[in-house]
Amino acid sequence: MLDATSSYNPMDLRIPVDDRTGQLIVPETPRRTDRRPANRYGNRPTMKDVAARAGVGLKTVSRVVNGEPGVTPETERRVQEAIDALGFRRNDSARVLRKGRTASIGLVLEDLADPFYGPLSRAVEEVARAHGALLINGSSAEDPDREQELVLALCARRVDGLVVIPAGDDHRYLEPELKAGVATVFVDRPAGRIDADVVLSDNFGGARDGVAHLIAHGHRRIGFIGDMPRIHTAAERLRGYRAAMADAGIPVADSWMSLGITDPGRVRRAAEEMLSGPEPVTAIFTGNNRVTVTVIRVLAEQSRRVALVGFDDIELADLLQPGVTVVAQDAAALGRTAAERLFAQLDGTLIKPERIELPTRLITRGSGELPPED
Amino acid sequence: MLDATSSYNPMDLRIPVDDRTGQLIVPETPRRTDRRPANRYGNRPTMKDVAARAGVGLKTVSRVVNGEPGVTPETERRVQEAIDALGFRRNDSARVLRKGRTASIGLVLEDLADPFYGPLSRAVEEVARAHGALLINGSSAEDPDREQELVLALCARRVDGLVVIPAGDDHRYLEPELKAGVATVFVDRPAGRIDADVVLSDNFGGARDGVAHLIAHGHRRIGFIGDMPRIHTAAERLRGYRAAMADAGIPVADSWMSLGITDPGRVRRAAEEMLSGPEPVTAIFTGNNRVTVTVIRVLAEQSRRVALVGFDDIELADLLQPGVTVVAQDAAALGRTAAERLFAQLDGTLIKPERIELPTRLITRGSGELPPED
DNA sequence: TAGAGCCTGGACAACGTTGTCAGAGCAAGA
DNA sequence: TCTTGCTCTGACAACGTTGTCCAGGCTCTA
Repeated sequence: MLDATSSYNPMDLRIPVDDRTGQLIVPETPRRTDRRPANRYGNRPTMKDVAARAGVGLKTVSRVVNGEPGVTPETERRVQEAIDALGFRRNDSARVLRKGRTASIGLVLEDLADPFYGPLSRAVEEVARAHGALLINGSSAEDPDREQELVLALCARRVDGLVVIPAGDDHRYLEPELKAGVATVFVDRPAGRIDADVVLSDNFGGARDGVAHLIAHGHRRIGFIGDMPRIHTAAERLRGYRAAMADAGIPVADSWMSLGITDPGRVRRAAEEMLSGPEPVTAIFTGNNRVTVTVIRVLAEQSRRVALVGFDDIELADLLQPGVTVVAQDAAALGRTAAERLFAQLDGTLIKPERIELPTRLITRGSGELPPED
Repeated sequence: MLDATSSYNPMDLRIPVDDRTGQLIVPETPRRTDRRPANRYGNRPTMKDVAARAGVGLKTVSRVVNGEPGVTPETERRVQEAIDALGFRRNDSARVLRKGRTASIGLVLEDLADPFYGPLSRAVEEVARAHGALLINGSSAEDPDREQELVLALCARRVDGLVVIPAGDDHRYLEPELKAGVATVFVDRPAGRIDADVVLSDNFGGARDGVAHLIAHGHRRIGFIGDMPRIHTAAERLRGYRAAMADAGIPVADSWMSLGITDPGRVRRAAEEMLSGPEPVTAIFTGNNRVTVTVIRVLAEQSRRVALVGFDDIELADLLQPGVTVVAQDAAALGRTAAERLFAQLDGTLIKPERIELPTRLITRGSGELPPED
């Protein structure tokens, strides 16, 4: 069974004896058709090796390893001894192949380095851990192709379930997977063109409340800087902005809105533009944490005070001067809810896909309560 | 391995139903020795199914799926058609079993939600991706037992390699794995009692330079608040603090140092203590990002100005009043270096374990340049 | 037209594990 | 003594894939 071409391998020094008859095994060579895959990293002992060493059958080892009943203490001891001596570790790949489930779930998000996704990912991990599953994750970098590539790679690994923060807007490629029973929950943004569970923050309501807060403090010329509207959250937050303005009867000038990728350069230019000109904005609502950080920098350079409310909380927001008022979403709750729903699907207690919306929370710290200043 | 707390038990699913007939399984089957693992989520097509549908042999499907040569375009078309029609996706578990490599690596860190580990994790992921591998990660929550449990679970999955930010200080449990060829790199802290690759920041030098910076600005009574000294980084930073003080000929009072878990409550008390009393410190050196954040809060409440240098950079540190001077380590570089070393091990180009130390960088922003104020 | 060589396709074993089932050993009861 | 029933153990097939090897058909050359 072990490749005779390998160099010194302690595990290979067993005397070639037929363990039933006790006879030496004759070099009959019954037509070797296969070669062990070259393994320059050394071979690991298998249950068969353990069984041989302990002088028991293969299945008995399996029983001991899995804590199944029906093994005498004495036999168990012998097997355990062999396991320890050989450093045996069960090969879960083979186990998975046999059992059909992998006890692992996949998480596809945008960027693990983004402070918003860290706690989300951790929350998913904790739930997975409570259910005995491991977490495989990958970053899509906001690229739909990469998202698909990742998701399909995870499916090829036969993860039991998927938590996806989608980058793309067409997820029909997941249809065979769903049909095959891969539990799937989308988070933060809904799936595109398929019917699937989704857990969201109340982006619309949060943004509307945040903007209404500014309006309540006397602002009328309020800017909005957000992400590309093809991203669901960005579109919803923009909708919230528009709704708040409409509710207050304030017509919105096009020059007050900036939508696009949220790299610092563009955001900075956008902020500076809406702060200059004949009718500059007196307040800005920012569409996500990265935008907020950039705008804080821009505002710090301005001579006059400009009010600010940001979507997403940011660390140290309370220590800035003024403190940054934000619409906070609970990233951990998003992750936890999604993961719990995933395992509910796997338990079979869930039938119909649902859309769950978590509330946001307005945290006032000063920047959103500044009065308009012309 | 891991314990399950709910009815979803990934490894123990069975429904006594014959999946071909849909009938409950009755113990009358004479010849059937095995039962297909119950799969209430429907069965996925296999290469065999694809082969049957395309009217070709099994291996031909394998060839098409893997882009191997030796298939006529016409045959390939037929196979591809069947694949699409059935929604076939290769089962990588089986592939792994056969090939011996999993194309996945494990990352065990302390807490994915910590802003320090996000970029590190992302960097590891990028390198893994470049090598065609997926990343499985888990958080140890600074618990040695949980670290071991995670590492062994990853080994059972037969990850090709491990990147570990150790929580414990005895890693002899990894010896069989190392011997079996699991590539392993430790990051941020060295392994305990085994010889393994490790990538570190220059914690000692960074802390020494940071404290020397405070000394250069006239401080003599300098406090140090750090993590438990059993954590290598904490011990090294403390050593750096002591070295800088010793170099300047300043004797260190015990009351200036506080070491222990870095929860906000303890840190706050520690800071307040060293700021009161007959001989209060005029400057504080903080041992990690979480400590720094808490201390910033405490200092904001003080009437006098206290200088501060923190280990680890923090977001928005430049926007606070004053800006926070920090000793920055490059988390992404740590992750990248470790991952690259891991794949070098897998390539077989690496023989001997090494210790790599990355430099830190002092970033002056104001808080570290405040003069002493009594 | 035969022979050599290439191209394509398929049969088969093997990877390491677990489910099934049957057999061995043994004690208690008829 | 012979069942009967129970406990413990091991042989065997199967999970879905890939490596090896062989067969058959084809082309090309002599």
